[in-house]
Amino acid sequence: MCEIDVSLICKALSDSNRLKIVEMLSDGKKCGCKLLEAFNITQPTLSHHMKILEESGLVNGEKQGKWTHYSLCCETLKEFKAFIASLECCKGGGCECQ
Amino acid sequence: MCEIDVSLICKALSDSNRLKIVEMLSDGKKCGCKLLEAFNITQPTLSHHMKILEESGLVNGEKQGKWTHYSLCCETLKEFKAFIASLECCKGGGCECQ
DNA sequence: GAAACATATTGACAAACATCTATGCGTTGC
DNA sequence: GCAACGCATAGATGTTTGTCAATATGTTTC
Repeated sequence: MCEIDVSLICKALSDSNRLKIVEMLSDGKKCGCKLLEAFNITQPTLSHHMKILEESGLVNGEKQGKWTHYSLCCETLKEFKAFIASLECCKGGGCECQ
Repeated sequence: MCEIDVSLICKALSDSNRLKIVEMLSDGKKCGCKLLEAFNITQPTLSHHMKILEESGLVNGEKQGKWTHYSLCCETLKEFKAFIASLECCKGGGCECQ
C-alpha cells in the first residue's frame, strides 16, 4: 500500500518546471541530463526539483551507473488520480453542469 | 472554454487547509462561516485561502446577502480531472504495474 | 590514475507564502 | 439608526521556496 499525501503531491506539481517534468515522464522514463536539456535552469536546481518530486512519492529515481533514470511511480499516481477523480462539483444541487 | 492553469490549481491544493476546504466543497456548497468552523484559523486567514482557491478557478463564490456561498467550479474541475487522468506511468515499458 | 561526465550537497539570497491583529464595509433585524 | 453579523482588506512577521555558484561524490573511459 502507498499512503499518499495529496497536498504534498500537489505542492510538488505547483511549480511549473516540476509539472513539465512530470508531463515529460508521463511520456516515458528519462535520465536527468535529458530532462535538464528541456529547461533553462542549472543542474543543481533540477536536482533540487527531482528531490522534491521523489519525496512526494510521485517520481522514482533509479541509479544506473553514471545516470539516474526517473519515472512516474505507478502506485502513487494511481492513488492520486483516484483522489482527484473522486472530487465532485454537483453534489447538493445548485449546479448548472448537467 | 475554461483554460485552466494546472500548476496554479495544484498550488491552491498544496496547502492542507485548502485541500480540506475543497474536500468539504466536494460534499456540497457551503458558506464561509460554515467552513470556518471546521478549522483552527482566523476569519481573515480563511478569506485569504478562499481568494487563492477562487483565483485558481477551482472554486466559485457567490454572494447572497450577508453570506458568500462557495462551491467547486464544474468546468475547471472537469478539465483538471482530465489532465491528471491523462498522466501515464507505464509508457515506454520498464514498469511493473500490470 | 587522470580526465570527463552525471548527479548531489552546501550555503546564500530574494521572492512568495501562511498567519495574525486591526480595521473597514455591506447586510440584516430590532 | 444602531448593533450584530459575515466577509474583505491592510500591514506586519516569521517561514518556506526557487534559484544560483561553488564544490563534492561517484562512474566511465582512456
